[in-house]
Amino acid sequence: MPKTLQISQTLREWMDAFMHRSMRGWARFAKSTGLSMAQFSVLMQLYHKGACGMSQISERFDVTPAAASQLVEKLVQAGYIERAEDPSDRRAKLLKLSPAGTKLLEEGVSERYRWLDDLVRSLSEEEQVKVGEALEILTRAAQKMES
Amino acid sequence: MPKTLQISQTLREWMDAFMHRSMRGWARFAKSTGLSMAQFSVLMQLYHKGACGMSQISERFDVTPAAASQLVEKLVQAGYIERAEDPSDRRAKLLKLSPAGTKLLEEGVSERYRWLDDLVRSLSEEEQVKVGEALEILTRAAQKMES
DNA sequence: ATATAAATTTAAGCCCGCTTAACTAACAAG
DNA sequence: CTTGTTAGTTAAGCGGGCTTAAATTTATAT
Repeated sequence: MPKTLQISQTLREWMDAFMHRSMRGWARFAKSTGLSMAQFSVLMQLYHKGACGMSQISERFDVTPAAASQLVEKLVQAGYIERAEDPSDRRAKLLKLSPAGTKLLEEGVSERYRWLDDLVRSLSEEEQVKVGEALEILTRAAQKMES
Repeated sequence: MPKTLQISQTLREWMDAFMHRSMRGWARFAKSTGLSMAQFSVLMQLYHKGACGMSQISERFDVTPAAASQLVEKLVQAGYIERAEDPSDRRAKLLKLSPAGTKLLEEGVSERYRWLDDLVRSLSEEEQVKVGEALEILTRAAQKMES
């Protein structure tokens, strides 16, 4: 069998295992905070892509503006999001994570990825170098595929 | 800065990027089939872990038996799951994917991972070898961490 | 100025998944 | 055989997220 196929297969398995672990952890964390997956996703979006307007939420999650508004409302009530008027266009809102929101996510992310850190730390010096190289290759290739 | 930390960071970023892409694809596919995420997850469970009883569904998803029963009922109605009596214990049911269910998931999985295959195929011979090695290292380390 | 478009919000209603509680059927043990 | 336990189902009700439709406010263009 061709080597390419075998690597593809191994990569799939690795990613699958990672997905399962990560998803379970993610769901458990969201549940422990009393947030729904949808609410959590909005916070994550804000965390990774920074402040934005209501319309951006609506577009990114492929829901109506009404749905986005209601979703955000609850997170504002809960104190995780600050909703301010956009000075450059007073129709629009500026949504950003509150300090409490940021704190929440950082705890969640670190919890979710702790095992990855442990994994890397369990590798020998030499293994770490190899893994680092491979990641660089994959990341570069992925970037190239975007265009 | 220590190399270990930097690799850890790169690995996180790679996994994050993968998660986002995969999740979006997964959600889109589930939506296109008219299934909810929860329903899709049950099918995936059956696909990866094979046939099981109602109680196993209930345990794995951490919901009441009632919820599991209702969830499965819809999938039986939709023709994706076959629900039979367990011959060894007539109280219990044996849940397994129907041919239609298997077909559905295999299409979904292949769609979800096509870009990964493309990614691997875009690498040079030498790069593929390096990536293959690294994956082997990671997989072995992950297995060791399970115990 | 006035008409149109855009960014939200609110309200009403639907579907979904979850829970509790009550029920049926089958096994297990005295 | 009776009692208790286990597997699953059904019904009622709750809350969440989504949609459509209508309203509000602000920007834009003629």
